[in-house]
Amino acid sequence: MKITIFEIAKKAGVSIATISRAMNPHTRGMVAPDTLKRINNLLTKYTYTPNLAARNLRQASTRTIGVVVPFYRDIFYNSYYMHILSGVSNTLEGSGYQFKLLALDQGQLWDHYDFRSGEQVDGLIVSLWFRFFSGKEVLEKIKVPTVVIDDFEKDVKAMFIGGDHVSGGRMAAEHLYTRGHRRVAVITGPDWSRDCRQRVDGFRSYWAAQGLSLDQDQVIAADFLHHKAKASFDQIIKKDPEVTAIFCCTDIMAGGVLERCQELNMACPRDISVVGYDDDMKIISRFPYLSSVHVPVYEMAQKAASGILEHLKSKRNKKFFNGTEFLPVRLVERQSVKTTG
Amino acid sequence: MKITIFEIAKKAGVSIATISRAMNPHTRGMVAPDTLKRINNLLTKYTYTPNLAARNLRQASTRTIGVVVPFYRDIFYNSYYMHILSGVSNTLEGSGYQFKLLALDQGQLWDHYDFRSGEQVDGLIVSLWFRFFSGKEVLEKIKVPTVVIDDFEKDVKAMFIGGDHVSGGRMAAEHLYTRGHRRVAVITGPDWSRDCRQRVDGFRSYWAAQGLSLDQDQVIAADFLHHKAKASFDQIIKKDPEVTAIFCCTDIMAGGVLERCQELNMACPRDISVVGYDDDMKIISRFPYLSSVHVPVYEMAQKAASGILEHLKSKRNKKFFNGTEFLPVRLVERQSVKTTG
DNA sequence: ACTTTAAATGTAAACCTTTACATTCATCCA
DNA sequence: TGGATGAATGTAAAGGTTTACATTTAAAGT
Repeated sequence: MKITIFEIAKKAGVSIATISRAMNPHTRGMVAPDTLKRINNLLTKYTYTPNLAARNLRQASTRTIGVVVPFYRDIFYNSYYMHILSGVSNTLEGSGYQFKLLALDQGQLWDHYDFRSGEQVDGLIVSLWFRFFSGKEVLEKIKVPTVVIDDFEKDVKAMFIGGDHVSGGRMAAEHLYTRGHRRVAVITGPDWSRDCRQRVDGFRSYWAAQGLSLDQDQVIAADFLHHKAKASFDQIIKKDPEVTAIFCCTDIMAGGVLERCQELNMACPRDISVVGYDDDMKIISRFPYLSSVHVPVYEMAQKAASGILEHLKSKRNKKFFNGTEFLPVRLVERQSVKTTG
Repeated sequence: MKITIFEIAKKAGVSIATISRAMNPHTRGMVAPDTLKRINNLLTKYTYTPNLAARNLRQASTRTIGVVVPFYRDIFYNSYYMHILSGVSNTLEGSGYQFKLLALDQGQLWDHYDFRSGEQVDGLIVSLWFRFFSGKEVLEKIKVPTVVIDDFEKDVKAMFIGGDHVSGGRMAAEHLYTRGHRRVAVITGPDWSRDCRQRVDGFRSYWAAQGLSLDQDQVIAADFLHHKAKASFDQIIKKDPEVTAIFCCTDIMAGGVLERCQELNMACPRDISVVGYDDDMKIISRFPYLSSVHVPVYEMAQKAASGILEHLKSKRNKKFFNGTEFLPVRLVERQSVKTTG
């Protein structure tokens, strides 16, 4: 039988209202100093815990922020989500808010989250979701303040946070250009990936600014897949054996290229230079020399969490933030690019 | 203004009790088929979500299982916890239970969890905790069914799950012995690590069974640290340049050894054979050839979650499970051990 | 001394469900 | 026909907080 506020009140010789006031920071000032001390002693003595369900019910708030990620078996092994969780968790630490991970199958967001079992949260951080979903349709149904990471949608009440991938692509291009590379190829992701399109666009714009062209046949789509990247590499050197550098739009694909290099007894950067994207620790730990464009996922998650927090603490009296924010990326130079020609 | 059960009841022309019965699987049978259909239509039409706080309050249950892990900034980057989260998450999927991650500073377990903010859960999975804590003291205060992973305590009402590390150590020894290795060294963790003691014990017992001895100066403690393992390797080959194999009690430390090998222009397994422990993907991805003893952390977490689930569903009418369970480990053979002699 | 003001505490409603118990109504059996 | 049975639904209490509003008490101002 769990001890309730009534027992404490009885023992302290006061009413439950006073106990409640003594427990909550914003009302603590109302209670007389010695009463407060007496109550605090009892609270620790009986290790009393206010019933969260009752509190939540009364306050119509769960003090919980949901983090929605697409569900797949190995979700927790993906470093992208590690950064997200880590950033959210650290930002929420000490704020009085918890986070709850909602790893949902595609199609379940609405059914599962809001209807079927009715998990409830005060705010939502959604990441990499629209690949599976009409973002607009889903977001319009969500009633709590929402931050979307790495996806975008127009005319919807939510905050959007992403990386500045156009600049990222440009950085990769600049890095290769200033080291003398002129014959290059790009391995990109699937067509639907906005991020990859931006990366390639950035690369191309820099290239164009130098008076060079990046033709369509120098850009190969490898669907984010390791093995397709390996095949793409074969394709690239077959078409142009003189190619000196490859820009890969994700480190996963860069990893495929590097592995294939080893198989072909080629060395990076001796025989071919490579720039990756994401600064993915899983790949970097295997190829510690890979230069890559770092995406501040951790900071994005921090920003998402603090944005929601701020909004919730502002008593909801202003309408929820709109707009999008692009955080700067940066190139981490290691040793996979050789200075040439 | 969120829609409540009253609105639905009004629209359906029935009482709230009937709505509630229609919503809950175990009472659904009581309501007449056409009433049920009418109600269901309204539920979907208004995307009604029962208020979880009210439900939890009434049922005195949160349908949430807490996963307690020691907090540190990079908690989410540790593959050990990835396996835990993944195993728990997958087991709970579809059970109606959620999990909540409680990453707590050492010292906070009781203060934070049960007193200060009063998170509440129906059950608890605690992992790698006793390093910081008197397990007994903490467990006695916890009132919900608890499973402890990778730690043990006598005479406490909880279930304990771990890996069979004595066998693991034995496997490592057998692997080296049957490939001809006789001059070996062991790099172990700090003294307080029960797991490491067991691993060494297992190794030693196999070695003894072959009539060989493993003296104290062949076993070096490197505190789980990469750089200490590197130093230990120097120490080992200085003392006995003829050593042919090293058993490292964690892959982290094996990683240190392998890195030091590279620095010294030695090759594994050409010049030295290494067996690791944990099958830690972070290390394996960097040294894909490392043979290592795999610990079924994922399965341990599954077992923990399903144990609690089972107990909770059994209506709490039997006392909570006691006892400990050791899951079998297995050696994953790769290419870091050479056949010799 | 009497009124005002402020500080401290108390009272009771509200938050939204679930469920034990009560009620209604139709059916069936003697 | 009358009473028992069972199915479907309703009524109302309970669960543990927070908080608007009411009350008490003491201090201050006139």
